[in-house]
Amino acid sequence: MNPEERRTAIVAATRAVMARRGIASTTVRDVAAELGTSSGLIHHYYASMDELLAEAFEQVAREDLERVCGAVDAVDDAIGRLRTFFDVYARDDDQGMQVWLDAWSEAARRPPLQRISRRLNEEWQALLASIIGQGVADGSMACDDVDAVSWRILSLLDGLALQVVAHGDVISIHEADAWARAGAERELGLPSGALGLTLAR
Amino acid sequence: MNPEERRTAIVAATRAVMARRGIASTTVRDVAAELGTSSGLIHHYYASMDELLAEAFEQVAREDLERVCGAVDAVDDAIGRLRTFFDVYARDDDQGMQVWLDAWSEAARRPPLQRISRRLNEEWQALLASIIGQGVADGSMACDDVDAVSWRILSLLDGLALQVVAHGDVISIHEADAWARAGAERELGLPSGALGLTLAR
DNA sequence: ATTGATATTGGACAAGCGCGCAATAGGGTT
DNA sequence: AACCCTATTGCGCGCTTGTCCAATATCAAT
Repeated sequence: MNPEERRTAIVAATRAVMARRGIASTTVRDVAAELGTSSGLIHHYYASMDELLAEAFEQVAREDLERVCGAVDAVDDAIGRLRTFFDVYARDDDQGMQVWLDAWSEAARRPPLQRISRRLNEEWQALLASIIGQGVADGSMACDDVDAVSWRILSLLDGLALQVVAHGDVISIHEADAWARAGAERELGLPSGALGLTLAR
Repeated sequence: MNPEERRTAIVAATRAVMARRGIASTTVRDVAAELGTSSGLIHHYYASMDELLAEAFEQVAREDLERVCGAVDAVDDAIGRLRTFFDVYARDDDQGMQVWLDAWSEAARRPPLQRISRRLNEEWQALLASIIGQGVADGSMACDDVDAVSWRILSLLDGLALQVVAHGDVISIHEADAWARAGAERELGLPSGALGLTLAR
């Protein structure tokens, strides 16, 4: 198999195992089994397991970000963009968020993972900040500290998603979604319901 | 040594190691070394490592909650209580929060840990809800959904603390604290600065 | 003083981990 | 047909983990 194909196949297998077992308990042997090859092969392409895990996580995280980014870019007005942000973000609360929880937990102990997690989080915040900045500029949103509000909305989303993923049904995905939208409306001086779920709009 | 004393000593040692290395990488041998005894002794008092970790985590988590609870109870008015909540909560962003990150990450895979984590989180939310409920009743706070707002404030705190602990200086503890207070003020219709850090008040 | 219960030791054990390495397989080049 | 490069194998090494167990230390009760 072509080296480049092989590398992408290895990362794909790693992503599959990661989604199933979490970052911390994804082993070389698991990935090899998923791939149907030997464990030695993985080390022929990746010097260390940390490196492989970091690359797989980065791919997952970046895809999610770019998916939301793309959807947001397809809308023009700031409020529509923010609404789209919530629409698309809500999807990955199921399994994808567990990987983020693992990454945050491991970050302080694994520098390569920390760099990626940190950079991606900053990009999420920057995306929010750009939407809000546009809204403030055109007068559709009220906000005197774009940076702080962006971090608050992102942290609110993370914190709510955390409850859903870690604690099962202590709050439902539906509640988390609705509450996050309501919180953002309040932060930006929007009327209640302005960021409500887009339905056949 | 008295069996009861020994058990508490073991849990104390476990808490010390947990704070230093995190839940996931706290080993029997680490605890034994911290305690200055053999590893076999731990299993004479605790059937499994999971059981010990769960008890140690519960103790840490419950102490934090009760510390905040006690400080809040010493104040009468709702706004003072909420301000005290933030004052006391801010303390454990240093090391104690890493343990929470670990617990959330492991919760979905370790039922005993999940039960404890979930129950404690619900109690944190209940504490916030009781403060806000009082504030709404006496007219000092404006809020039409106490439950949702309590979960939002708690999630905001968790999400901001997460950034501090996992990503180092992407945001500072000071910023996280100030932003969380500002977010709560906005949620409850309070004037800016109403929940500002208590200084020689 | 002797006994018995139990706290405590220290190491063995199997399982699982990342990693490295000598051997093999397979296909393109000469 | 001979060759070489490299993808791939399969196993083994060294280490760490939780758990268990026979042996020992300790001390109160008789």
